[in-house]
Amino acid sequence: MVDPAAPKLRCASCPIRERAVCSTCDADELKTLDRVKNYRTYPAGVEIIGAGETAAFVGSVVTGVVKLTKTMVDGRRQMVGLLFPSDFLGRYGGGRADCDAVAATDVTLCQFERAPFEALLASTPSLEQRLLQMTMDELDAAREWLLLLGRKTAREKVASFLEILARRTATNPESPQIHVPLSREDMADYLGLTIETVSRQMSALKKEGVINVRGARDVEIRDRVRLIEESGEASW
Amino acid sequence: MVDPAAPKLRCASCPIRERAVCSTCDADELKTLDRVKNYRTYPAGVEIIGAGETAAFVGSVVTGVVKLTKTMVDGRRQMVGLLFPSDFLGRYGGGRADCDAVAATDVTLCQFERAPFEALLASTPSLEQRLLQMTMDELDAAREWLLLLGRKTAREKVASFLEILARRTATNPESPQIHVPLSREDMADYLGLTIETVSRQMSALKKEGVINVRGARDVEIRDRVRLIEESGEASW
DNA sequence: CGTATTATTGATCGCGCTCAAGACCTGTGG
DNA sequence: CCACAGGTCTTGAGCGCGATCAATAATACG
Repeated sequence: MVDPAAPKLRCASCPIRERAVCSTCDADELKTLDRVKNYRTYPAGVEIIGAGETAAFVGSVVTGVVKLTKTMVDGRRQMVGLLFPSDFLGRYGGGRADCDAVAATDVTLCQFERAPFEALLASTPSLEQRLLQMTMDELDAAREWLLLLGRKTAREKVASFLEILARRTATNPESPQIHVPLSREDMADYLGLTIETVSRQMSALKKEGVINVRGARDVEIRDRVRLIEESGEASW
Repeated sequence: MVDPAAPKLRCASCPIRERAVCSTCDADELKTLDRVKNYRTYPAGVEIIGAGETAAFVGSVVTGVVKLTKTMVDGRRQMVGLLFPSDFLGRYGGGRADCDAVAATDVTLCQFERAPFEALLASTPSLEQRLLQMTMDELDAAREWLLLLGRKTAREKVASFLEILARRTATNPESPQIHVPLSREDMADYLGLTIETVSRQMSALKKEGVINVRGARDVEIRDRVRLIEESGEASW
C-alpha cells in the first residue's frame, strides 16, 4: 500500500525548509523534530488518510500534490483542500479527520508522529505561531473558494483555477507554462462542476486564444490579463 | 455610526466566558486583557470592518450575529463567514481584512486593540492554542460549506442551513424552535442561491410538514429526522 | 499493437435564475 | 381607525446555464 520510508533528508537541505511549518524552528527545535520525523512516499491515487480515521501522524508535503475531498452518501464528491509542497497535512487538534486525503500525484511527505509533534507544539511558541499563520492562510483561501463555488459561472471557475495554479506553480511570470497536477475529474471536483463542463470551458478558452493546451495537463497561458478578467476577480 | 462604548462587563460574569478565545486564560491574563478590552455595540446592518481596511481591533462576539461577505465587481455577493456569540472576529495575522464584516443583527463585541492583543498572544501560549483551535474549527466549518455550495441542491442547501441553525442555537432538542437571525437575502448569500429560490424551498418544506413558518424568521422544526435526510449529510 | 482509461464533443433535459406581479408586514401621520 | 408608503417576502411564467446521456477521440499502458 505504501512505500517504505524514503531516506531522511537533513532539514538544512530540505526543499521546503523556508516555507513549511518548521520554517521558524531553530537548530535545537529541528533536532527534536528530527527524532520524530519520517519521510514517506505515496504513489498517485493512494489514500493517505481516510475520513473518520484518526491519523497516527501529521506532516508537511515535500513534493507532489494532496487533495482533500468530502463525499456524500450518493457519491457526489467535492474537493475541499488542495495541498502543495510546504503545506501542512493533518487534523492537528487530535480529532479525527473529516475528509479523505488522497495523493493526486506521486507524493513525498515529511511525517511527524502525532503525539510527540503535539508535545513539541505545546512547548514551542514559534512552531505554534507558524501553524496558526498557515491555518489562517488556508481559511482565507477557503473563503475565496466559497465565493468561487457560490457565485461564479463555469467559465469564471475554470479561469480562476488556472490563475490560481499560475500564481502557485508557474515559472515565467508572463505567458507562463503550467502543468495541471489534476485530472479533469479532480478539476471538476475542485470547481463543483462536471468533467464535461470543465472540458468545454477549456476548449472555449483555447479557441479564444486565452490559453493553449497540449495533452490535457500542460497549459500555456497566452493572455494572462484576459485570463484574470475571465476569472471575475473579487472587487476589493 | 457606532454607539458609544457599553459598560465593561467583568470577565467573570461574561456570558461567553466559557467558550470565547479567552476561555483558557487565567486570572492574571484576564487582567492584562481587561486593560485593552472595550465593549461596543453595533446596530443591525452597520459595517464593522470593511474589506481592504486594516482593523484597529480584533474581538469576540458577545451577543448577536456578524456576517462576513465578499462582493464581486458586478455586485454578486457571497457570505463566507457567520459569527455567533463566542466566535472570534478579526484577521489576526496583522494583514488587511479580505471581506466585509457586517452586523446581521444588533451586535455587542468585546474588542481588543490589535497591537496589545498580538503582544499578549505572542507571550501567552494558552491563548494562542485556543485561537489555533478556534481557527481550525472555522476551517472545518468552511470545508463543510464548500461541499454545500459545490454539490448540494437548493432543497438540500436550505435544509442544511436550518439544521446548522438548530444545532447552534436551538433550545429544545426535539421539535426545536429556531429564530433565523438573517433576512432571506442573507440566507441566499449564505447558500449561493437567489432569494426567490430560498423562499420557494422554505414554502415546500412547510407544505410537506417538515417545518412550520411564522413570520419568515421564526421556524419550528416539526420533523428533525426528515430535515436531516433532506440536508443530504456527508457519508462519513 | 490492442485494450483500458481519460478527455472531448454533441444533443437534450431540468434546476435554479430572471423578470414580474402580488401579498404581507411595519411604521407614520391624518 | 384607515390610508399610504417602503420594505420584505412569496408566488408565477419562461428561459438559459450547466447537468445528463451518449458517442467519439485521444492518451496511457502492457
